[in-house]
Amino acid sequence: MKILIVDDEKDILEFLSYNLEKEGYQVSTASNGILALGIAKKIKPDLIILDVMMPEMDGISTCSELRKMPETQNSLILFLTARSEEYSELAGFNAGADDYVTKPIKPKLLISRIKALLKRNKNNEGSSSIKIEDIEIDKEKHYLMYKGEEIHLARKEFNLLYYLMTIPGKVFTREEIISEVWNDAYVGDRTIDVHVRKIREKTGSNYIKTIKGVGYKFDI
Amino acid sequence: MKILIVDDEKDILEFLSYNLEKEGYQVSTASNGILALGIAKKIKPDLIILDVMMPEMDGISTCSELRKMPETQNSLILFLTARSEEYSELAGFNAGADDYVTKPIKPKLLISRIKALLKRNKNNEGSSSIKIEDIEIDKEKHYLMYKGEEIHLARKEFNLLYYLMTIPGKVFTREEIISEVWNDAYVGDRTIDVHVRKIREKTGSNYIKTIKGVGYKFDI
DNA sequence: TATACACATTAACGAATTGTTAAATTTATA
DNA sequence: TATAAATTTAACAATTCGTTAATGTGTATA
Repeated sequence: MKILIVDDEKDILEFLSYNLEKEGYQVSTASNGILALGIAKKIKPDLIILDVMMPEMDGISTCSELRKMPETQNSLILFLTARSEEYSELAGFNAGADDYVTKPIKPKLLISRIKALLKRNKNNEGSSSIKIEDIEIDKEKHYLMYKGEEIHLARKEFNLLYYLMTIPGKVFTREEIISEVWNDAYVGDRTIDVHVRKIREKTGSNYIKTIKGVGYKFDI
Repeated sequence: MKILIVDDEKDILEFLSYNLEKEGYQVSTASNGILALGIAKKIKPDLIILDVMMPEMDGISTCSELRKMPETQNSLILFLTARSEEYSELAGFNAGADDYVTKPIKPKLLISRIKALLKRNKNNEGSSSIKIEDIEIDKEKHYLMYKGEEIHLARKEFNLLYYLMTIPGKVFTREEIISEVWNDAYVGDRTIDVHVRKIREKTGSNYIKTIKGVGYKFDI
């Protein structure tokens, strides 16, 4: 796990580096926002720790810039704020922060936060493409490849299949499926069945399994 | 989603209730820690918002107690702390808090935190898999592996076996089984027998032991 | 050993759930 | 706007599940 720390105070950089390296993270540092952008572009850190108050380019601007770069679009960003900087919390979240920790920094607390963040992210991470054996699906491209040939699915069908494939093997209840694929709209249960049927028909596969009374799951 | 708010200041209870109910949460309140324990036991809230500073029983003690009760073992706990109470962060996390928010409370920020918490929890909740020797059961996947082959159990059968396996060796009374697997519906005792039989038949195993006059247990 | 008693087994039936089809409605697109 | 495509609904068929009741079996105890 690569972490980039950005702070204008050398003491803090060293202090954090020491503590995080001790935990086994691969740490890089930058002393201002501009530098940080360049370094982040190169090393693609999993987590970026940003001090809010910095000369030249503050943490929030840096964060906004980082969110624009494809290399760090999905990196985690954690802010360090002084207790007095009340404004920064909301501004930070708006700029795309994932969490923040207030100074003075307590290493134990910081590390527990970092672990929680990285763990949380592990589940959500991933480009939009999922490939399992002979089936590959890419959400961004709205692209489905099955046994070497491309298959077109309508939007709902596609979203449904994609959702099931996000956690292969897990049984999703109808409730879960409706809340995710249909955004809580009121649709009947048959609607799901019909879409499942169409997916099975179009792909000629039976990867979507029915668990009666429970829901559906994607499974090879 | 049920939220329990615990604070000794009535103003805060009302303020938070108003804002959270507006978001569609089902809100309960308690004005001290002792009351909170009782209420939490009953309503099993998904999230408990605890003020750190309270008379009689402070938030941290309350949190510790909540973590001991099975009903709230897995509830999310969010602390409200005054900015000056620096000590409370770490103590809170140690007592089993999931997050904290500092006063003065900004509703927008609080709600974004709550949403993040609840969402995060949804994903991480319950490693639902139990593996004992040659038998493995995964609730989330509705998946049962026995001696290297997958066996399909119907919903009730599956839930029953899973329930027994949650505490291997423990004898569950018929009463306990009915209240857990059948959600207190009125079913006769024979119903359980029949399901046990079907499980034994389908798995070809005898891991479910009968304890005459007491109940059933899962045991190798 | 006799006899309760608790549990096991089986089969049958009703209930619940899902699959399928077609038609109606909505949405996207030329 | 006309047309096709996608989505949803409704009706009914097919399937699976859950429960009960009847009967059988084993076991502890008088």
